[in-house]
Amino acid sequence: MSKSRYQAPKGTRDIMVPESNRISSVLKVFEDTLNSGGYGQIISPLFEEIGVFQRIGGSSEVVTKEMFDFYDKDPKSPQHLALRPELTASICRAFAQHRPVTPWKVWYQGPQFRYEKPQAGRYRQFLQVGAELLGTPDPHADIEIIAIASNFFRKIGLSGIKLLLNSLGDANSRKSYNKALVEYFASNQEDLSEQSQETMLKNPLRVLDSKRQEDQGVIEGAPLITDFLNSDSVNHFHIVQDGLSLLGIDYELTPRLVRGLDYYTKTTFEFVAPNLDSAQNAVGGGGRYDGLVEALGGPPTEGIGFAIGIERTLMACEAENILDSSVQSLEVFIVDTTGGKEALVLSEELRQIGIRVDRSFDQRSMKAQMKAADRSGAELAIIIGTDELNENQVTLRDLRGEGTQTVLDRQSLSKKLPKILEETRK
RNA sequence: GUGGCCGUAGCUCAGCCUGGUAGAGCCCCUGUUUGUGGUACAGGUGGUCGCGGGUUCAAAUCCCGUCGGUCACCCCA
Repeated sequence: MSKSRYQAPKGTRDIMVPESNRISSVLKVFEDTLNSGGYGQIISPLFEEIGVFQRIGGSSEVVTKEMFDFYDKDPKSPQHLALRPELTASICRAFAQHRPVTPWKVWYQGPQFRYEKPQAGRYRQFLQVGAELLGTPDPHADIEIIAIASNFFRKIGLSGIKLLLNSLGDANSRKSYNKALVEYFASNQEDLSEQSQETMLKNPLRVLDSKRQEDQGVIEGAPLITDFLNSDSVNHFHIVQDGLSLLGIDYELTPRLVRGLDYYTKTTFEFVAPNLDSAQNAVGGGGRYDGLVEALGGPPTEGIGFAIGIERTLMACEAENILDSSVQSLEVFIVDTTGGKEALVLSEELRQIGIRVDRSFDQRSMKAQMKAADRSGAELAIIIGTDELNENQVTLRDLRGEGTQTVLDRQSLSKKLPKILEETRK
């Protein structure tokens, strides 16, 4: 395509009609699910001081390379800002700033930005929904968060989503595990890929995440976090597992599940869509981040939450063939061959009483208008030609069935139309 | 950031290997139908072949660059 000089920036796109409808309906389901759990919506800024995001971890590429950042125009002390690459950090910043009463339960929805090379299910601007529960160490919070996320998937009709579960332990458990991992990887360094050797220095946990063939042998023999959890962490993890079983939520223990952001502690989880054959089959994920609020200058506060990628969720829906395009279709299409004034007045009259109606412009021929009426998906065509205009009448034509026509008094149309529409649906 | 493939009408694509100044289907518009859609038939609109440069008498076709898309790695939702 050549003629248009401008196009949507790399990794962004215009989401149009069938898909935009699907997105709104998915968002609606999410909103309902979260409201039913006592979570309130938070709408935070699309950008923050860059430091807010840098707190989430220096070994994460999301923070080191993938941020869209810029300076504002203040000539004296321009602020270094960044488009949000994720929302948990913003939420924790908001918590630290406002100190709400705990437990603080919020949900959010909106675009995030990551400067990455686009790929299937990966965009530079993408939509996430999520929820955070701040201010309690109670493992029941972990369970609730996971349950709510799986509720969401169930409600939109996805049945193949798998829940992967792990515990990274608290800071202490993690420290000793880290040590063991470093030792192990160091002694097997020559069998690791070059990349992984680098990763090892920055964040040994992340090496477990490598998909490189050459790393797999080493990874398989690596020590497991499970063996390094202290009693508090083990306890916490057991309660979470018991609770999930109690609620009938299936999960798969994945001791090597490591999430991308550095701030996670204890419970971590990921929702994957196995029937997505793309490399991006993680549709959502989350975990506990007990030190994050404090790192952002707030009081020591526990937190747990999840985020779900909408684009990937929709891809999963497509793979499961449950794409729902339940858009409210038009009820009436007005065909006016007398110049368009009637269509103008009548469409306004009907819209005011809540009927979904469209019309043609440009004074097109009756045939063309009928064609447009047909394609509009409307149930009824209201035809106004010179005959009707003179007689003060309108002709109703059924567009779904045989095309039966009835003539009606123009004056009584608004009153009778709702009932007539009801009849035609039978 | 690294690598593979791709970029021709609004959409899906053929043509490119073996250079000779553009094609199909769908969509859209008009007509067959002197007020009436959904089927059928006939006709029509629409493209500086992503952009820039090079080779050549001649480039959609070959070469280089660039932008965009896509897939994998990396990373992540």
